[in-house]
Amino acid sequence: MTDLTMFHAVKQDTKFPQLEEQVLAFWKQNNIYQRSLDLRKNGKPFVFFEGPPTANGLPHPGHCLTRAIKDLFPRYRTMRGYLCERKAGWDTHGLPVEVEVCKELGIHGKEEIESYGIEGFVQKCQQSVWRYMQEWERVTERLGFWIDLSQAYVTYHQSYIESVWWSLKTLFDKGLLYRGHKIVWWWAQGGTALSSGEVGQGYRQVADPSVYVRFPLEGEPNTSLVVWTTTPWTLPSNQFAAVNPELEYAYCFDETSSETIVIAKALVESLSEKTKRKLAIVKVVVGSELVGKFYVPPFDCYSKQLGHAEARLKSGGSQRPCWRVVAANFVTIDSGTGLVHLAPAFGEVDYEVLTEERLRFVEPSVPPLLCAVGPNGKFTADFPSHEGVWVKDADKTLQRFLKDAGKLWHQEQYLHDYPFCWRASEDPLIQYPRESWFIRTTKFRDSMLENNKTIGWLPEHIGPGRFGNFLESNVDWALSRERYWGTPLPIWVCDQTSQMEAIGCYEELIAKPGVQGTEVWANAKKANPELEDDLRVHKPYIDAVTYDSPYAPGARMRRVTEVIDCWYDSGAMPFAQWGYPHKNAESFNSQFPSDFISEAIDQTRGWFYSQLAISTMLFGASDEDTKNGKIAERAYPHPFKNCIVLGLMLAEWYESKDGKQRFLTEEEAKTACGTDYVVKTGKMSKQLRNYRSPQEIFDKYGADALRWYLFYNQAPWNSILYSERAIRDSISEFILRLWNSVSFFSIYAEIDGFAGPSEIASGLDQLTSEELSRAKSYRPIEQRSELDRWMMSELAATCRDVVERMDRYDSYGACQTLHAFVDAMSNWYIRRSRSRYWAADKQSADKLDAYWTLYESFVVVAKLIAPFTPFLAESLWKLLKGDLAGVRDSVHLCDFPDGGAIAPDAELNARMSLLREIASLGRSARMDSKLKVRQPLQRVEVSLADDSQIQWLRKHDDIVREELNVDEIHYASGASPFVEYQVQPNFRRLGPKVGPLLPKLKQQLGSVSGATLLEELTANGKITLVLDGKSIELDCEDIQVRMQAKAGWAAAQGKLCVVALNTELTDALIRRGIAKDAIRLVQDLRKKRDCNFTDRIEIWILDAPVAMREALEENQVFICTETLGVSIHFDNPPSDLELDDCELGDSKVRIGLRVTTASLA
RNA sequence: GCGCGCGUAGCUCAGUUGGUUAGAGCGCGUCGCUGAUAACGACGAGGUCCCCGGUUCGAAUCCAGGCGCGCGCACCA
Repeated sequence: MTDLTMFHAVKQDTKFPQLEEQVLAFWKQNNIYQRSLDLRKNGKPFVFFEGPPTANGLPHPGHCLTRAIKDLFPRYRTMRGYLCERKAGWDTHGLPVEVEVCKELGIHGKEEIESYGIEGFVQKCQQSVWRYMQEWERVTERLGFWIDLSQAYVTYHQSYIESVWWSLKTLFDKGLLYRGHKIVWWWAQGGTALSSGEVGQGYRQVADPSVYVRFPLEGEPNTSLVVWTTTPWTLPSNQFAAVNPELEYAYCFDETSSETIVIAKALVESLSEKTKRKLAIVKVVVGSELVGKFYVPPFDCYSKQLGHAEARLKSGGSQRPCWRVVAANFVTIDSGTGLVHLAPAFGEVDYEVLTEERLRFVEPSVPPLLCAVGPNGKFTADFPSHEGVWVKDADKTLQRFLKDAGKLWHQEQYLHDYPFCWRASEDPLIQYPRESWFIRTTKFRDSMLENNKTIGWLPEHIGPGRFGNFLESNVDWALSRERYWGTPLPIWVCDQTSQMEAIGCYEELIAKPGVQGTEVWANAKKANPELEDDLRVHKPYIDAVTYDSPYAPGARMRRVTEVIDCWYDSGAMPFAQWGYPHKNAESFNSQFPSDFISEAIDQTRGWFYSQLAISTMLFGASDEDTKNGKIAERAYPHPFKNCIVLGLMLAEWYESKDGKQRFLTEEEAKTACGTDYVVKTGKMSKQLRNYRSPQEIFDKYGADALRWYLFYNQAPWNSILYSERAIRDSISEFILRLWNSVSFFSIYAEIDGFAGPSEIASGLDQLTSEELSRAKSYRPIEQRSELDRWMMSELAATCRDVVERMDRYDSYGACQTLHAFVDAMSNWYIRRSRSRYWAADKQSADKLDAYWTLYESFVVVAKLIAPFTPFLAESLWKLLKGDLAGVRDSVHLCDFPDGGAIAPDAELNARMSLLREIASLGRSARMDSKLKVRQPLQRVEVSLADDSQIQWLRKHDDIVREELNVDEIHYASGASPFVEYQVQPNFRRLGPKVGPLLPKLKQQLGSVSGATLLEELTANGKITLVLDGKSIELDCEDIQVRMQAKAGWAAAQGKLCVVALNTELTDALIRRGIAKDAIRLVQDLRKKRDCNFTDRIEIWILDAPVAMREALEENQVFICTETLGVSIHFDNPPSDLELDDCELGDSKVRIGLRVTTASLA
């Protein structure tokens, strides 16, 4: 062995966050990420897509989970030899950005934006996008998420937008983009539609008027339909009344008002009660009989204009188009009257009814859409009495108006949930018809389903379940947004003929004949050279660009005003990140589709859908094409093959009982409230601020602690609690346990000057077995002790298992395996090997084996954990490689160990686990008899279920003897005085054979002595039983033997064996027990006195009774060997010797020690 | 209302094609061990496997119904 000191004892007070900062600096300085890619330049690609986060808010703990998983698999695959490029990306468009800017400018709504100026506003948006960028980059980096931030794709960049344009042009040219009406949730004050997600956020319980209105039937005097509504302001725009054709309706005589009303029969009683009116049923009809009747609308604003004018029907003849009873299946008797007022302008289902009605008429826009409300939410001139009044303010006067006109049958208050604007919480939303652009995704429904079937979803149920169901109910994608900051819809319209063209890129646009308007951008740029060139394809600059219409001489082509849904941006990412097809076709082709993506479950209808839909439309085949036998351009699945769908992250916090104070840690809660606090868990919320920022976690516990917590504690698709305590625990459960093992190794390697790897002169690279085996002191595994062989075998099994699991994206299972291995290494291998490391002969083969085995295990573990806890792995690697020449700088540049070099020895692993069980049972038996392990015992008896392992176990007596502190160990199978046997049927085997007889069989087996049955079985190889007159033969496979420790013995039973102790204590045993106790006291004192590990000492033990003193003298050599003592004195301590009072056995003694240079006698 | 998921120890979660003694970690309690010590080991207490039916020789597991929670969709006229 060389004299070089290769290893230095690891400091005891390791601060992991600090260590991680060092690792980060190391990675940066040495360009490790880039080098990890360069190394795999010729590797098979493993394609990863980054779902672009919006950098328009602070990253929260939930993002850490996503980013940790996104990091894990690319790191793993890279180490497995794949080339995994990781291009970052940012989602930069959309309403949230506009809202931020509005806040900053202190403005509200579209009118104010327009008066501020679209140009300045859009510029502000572009600048604002990067507001939180640094924070995002910092968290990304600190978490150890390796991704190329410098080459990030950005959705507002010109090249990105041009890719999106290309895709939209492609869809347009295929006739898949169209203009249509849609009833949307409309924020009138802001002048914009809200997405369903935004609407969902704003629901609030409010009391609205609930009115029951008479619709007098034409030709039936004094008879009215009674309809119910909670939005009186929609009544002026009423067009139909709907009934369920299947339901029964009753004509009732209302005694109170002496009139006949029509309502659902099932509701007569409850309405009578509610309104305190006497209702007598006159006749009953089914809904379909009411269909086709005409009524007088509640307000005459439109009936005055349209009167009784009739329109031509397709079926011949003509009919008045409005104020007619129609059939609709959605009508129920859950609330109201069973008759529904329809105002198609203000309800999606109402609008559908209009669309259906229109099919009956010759003219396509008959019946017309009646809408007395403007986009600003105020009544228009169509309803002169309320022109300019905000609809919600009109509710009261409208009710009075109805009452005065005798139309109001009943009124009350109604409590229900109603959506308000999520950012202007006083503004109620209204449903409102808007013209929108749609993509005909419904033509690809089946193709999307086909594509989906081939995707590897984790968990699996997402595919056919949530995602599949969502695809089943596909509706055309409402693409356009009447906003400012977004990808402009690239459609130009002829101002005379309304003919349209889609444009695929900027160059194509400016090459058009007679282009004008490009100077608007040029001038802006001249005025402010700082402007990013990407802005030229944005509003308002792009809107200014017009060209000659090919459709009419002298006409101009002008862009439509809309921008597009930013979900389309992100869904276009697979090709748009490269600017494809305008450039980088190669990159696109090699990076499509992706092997792996991961986001949280909320992306089901978001990014997962937008990607799949766009990809299927562009690179797949439509349903019709598929039916005609045309195959998709690219084989499914695309654009992603595997997707881990993460659960949502929940917050845990503490609240005072009155809910007024919130705390993030229990200590804070205790300090402030004593015991008057409660633990809460729930969604993370910015408003509640109920979570700790990731940065605080990094600073306190480190990124690895967080990462390990996220990976190890549950399958990633379960929702996970962001619990600070649990994150902290992951340090001691895994990180510290491993680190302590390394620390142990380093302490003794330093003391002994173990420097095995430095014996290898050259050719070191990744410290593989093959490389290490070239060291002189490295013995082949086969020549080492069983314990070493076991460790290496477990290691190989661990490698294989981890690889197998990670290859199928089972990170959770892989972590369980890693954890179990570290536990086995720390709690069995090292524990059982400790004495080997402090053996005196530094050159003994056994000692060197022990070092080598541990060293190699650490090397492999460092590689195994590298994708999971990259910082810890790197620190470990650094320690293991020391100054060895040629070894790779970083563990992340190594190959992932697949266990191929060493074959796991399943039998050995099973045997060792039996041995561990015996030791564990022995300790349990000791516990029961209150015999502490320090007290030596004479003998243990081990009874085994079968005798096949006895030979092997006998060879390892030393391990068990030492673990259990006994002198002898005796193995047996079969009859023994402290074990009884229970024979049970092997249910799995016999179930199918004997079926219903099984309970009786069990009973019969139980009633006979187990030992007798076993003897019979051993003698004949079978036993025969008679059950219900049937004779049944059982062989040894058909039964299972269970051993039970007999009462009265110091014994413990496990699945495979029973361990019994001989509890008799002889004087000699007691004396050795005293010596063991003394050893421990001396060791404690060594530590207390800060002795070095190698210090020799003189020991004084005073006041020991005679018998004890004899016991100590008798075991003097033993005590000295264990404690590095040179001598033990029982009197005459030096006058300055510090003495500690201790309890030894039943006596009080004083113990002192002194470091000496004398050597052992 | 519909769909998907979940419901197992005080907490966080495992639990294989159904197999008869349901596990782990944390926490709690007791004891032990101590040249890894801001560790470690053992043992214990703690379970209506959400409820109710059914299938089966046998159900935490399969089926039907219900309850609760989460997410999504629709509706809220």
